[in-house]
Amino acid sequence: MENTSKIIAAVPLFSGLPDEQINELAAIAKVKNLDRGEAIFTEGDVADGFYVVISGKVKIYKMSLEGKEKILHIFGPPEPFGEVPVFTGKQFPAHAQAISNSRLLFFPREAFIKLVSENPSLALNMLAVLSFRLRQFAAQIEHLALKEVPARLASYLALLSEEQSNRRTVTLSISKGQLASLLGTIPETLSRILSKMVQHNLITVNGRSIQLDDLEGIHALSENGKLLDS
Amino acid sequence: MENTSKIIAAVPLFSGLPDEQINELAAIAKVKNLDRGEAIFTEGDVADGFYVVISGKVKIYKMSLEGKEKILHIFGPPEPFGEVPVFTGKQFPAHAQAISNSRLLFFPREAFIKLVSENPSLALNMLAVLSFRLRQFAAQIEHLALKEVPARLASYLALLSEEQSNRRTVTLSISKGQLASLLGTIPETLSRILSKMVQHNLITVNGRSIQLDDLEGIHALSENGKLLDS
DNA sequence: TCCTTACCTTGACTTAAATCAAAAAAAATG
DNA sequence: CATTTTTTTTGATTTAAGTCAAGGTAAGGA
Repeated sequence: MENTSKIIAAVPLFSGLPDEQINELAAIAKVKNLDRGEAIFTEGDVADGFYVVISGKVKIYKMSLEGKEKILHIFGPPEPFGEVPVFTGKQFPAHAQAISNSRLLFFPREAFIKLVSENPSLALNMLAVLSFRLRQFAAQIEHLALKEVPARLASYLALLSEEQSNRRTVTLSISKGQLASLLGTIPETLSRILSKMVQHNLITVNGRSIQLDDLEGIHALSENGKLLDS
Repeated sequence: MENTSKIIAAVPLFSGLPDEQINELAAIAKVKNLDRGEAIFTEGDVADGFYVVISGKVKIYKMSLEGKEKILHIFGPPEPFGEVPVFTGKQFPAHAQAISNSRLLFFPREAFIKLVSENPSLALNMLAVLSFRLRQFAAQIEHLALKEVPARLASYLALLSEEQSNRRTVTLSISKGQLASLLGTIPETLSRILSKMVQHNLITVNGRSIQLDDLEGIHALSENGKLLDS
């Protein structure tokens, strides 16, 4: 319990809350351990609560009619997911699966709503988190709709570099096939674009590790999105 | 003031709130009247509050580098918009413009946040609204990423029919050019797909009014998205 | 280490949709 | 009602990216 409180206090979603509320949250939270590949919930399941990633990685995805998987999001610590249907009181709109061995916190719906309705500051935190998420989604739409695949890939690499403390060499936490799905394309196309980027001396690829040789060029590509043949 | 209270009470965002809070909201709200084409805010503006549409229509859009406008959303009464940056405390992430003469309510940020932090039920309402919005966005991404233009158009028509109380003839509230942008395509393509749908006896088009002759077929198209040439 | 399985790459081809250009239709303006 | 202006349609062409098919590479298990 003591342990759980410490973990919860470190989650941005709950940052700035008084100890008392952290403890109340800890009291209702349940720890879940998952193996790589294990399903967390399935599209259509009634949402009985939401999750926070403590360690590992989780993917949120949809299946198309042809059976192809389209990844909407990948969450790592300390991000929450599945919060949306908790407030609309509906089913989960997509599937969630652990893509590496993971440890999650689960917050049951009823108990959590009770806490929120008694704690305006928790409610405001939740509002900020949802708002932020909304913004991310809008950015994603913008990318899918306004930009072509090379630009999306370039943005993703730039984002990864930021996340991994501006290193010049970033490491993919997912397979290239999964990355293709996340970028709204297919492995073949991703592969071709990566090799074009190598030809243009923008990057050097080595398995899952990608060296960003020309950050400036990568940023330019993420904006104007043109990558000529050679 | 009395007037404003009544309007506010009818907005779903504020439904179920006690009279007292409705009056407090009315006290901080400002009415704004806009002409067709007038700008409401611009991408990058500091978000000093959010809006609720009382009458008319508002479009939320982004500009691409080539100067093409990409519509993200169209809001009519009684929908709120611009709430997101109010909670993240940032700038507006897109442009907003009235597409017909409109009347809006404006809620200033500081005063509204104060109200929310004092009223858990208002906070829960906001959470539900944001969650719902998030869900819509996710659905939009799903459409843009997973389906082709004919399927997106078919879904849109089916949605319109629902919104307009399941009439067999729906009326577009925006020009076809704007609809194309909303669907993530261009006028030429939209025009071609519309005529294909006519050829397939799915619809009959008459300016902005579209008769849905084969609802079943339209639903099928929105799912599997194939529309053969003839 | 070998072998099986999953992942990644390359090539030839197809296709949906964008672009360019121009005409036709509809709507707004004087 | 004539005439601009905007919106919509049609046609020819290009292009980005998907599909199909086949190798290649890397990785995990026996």
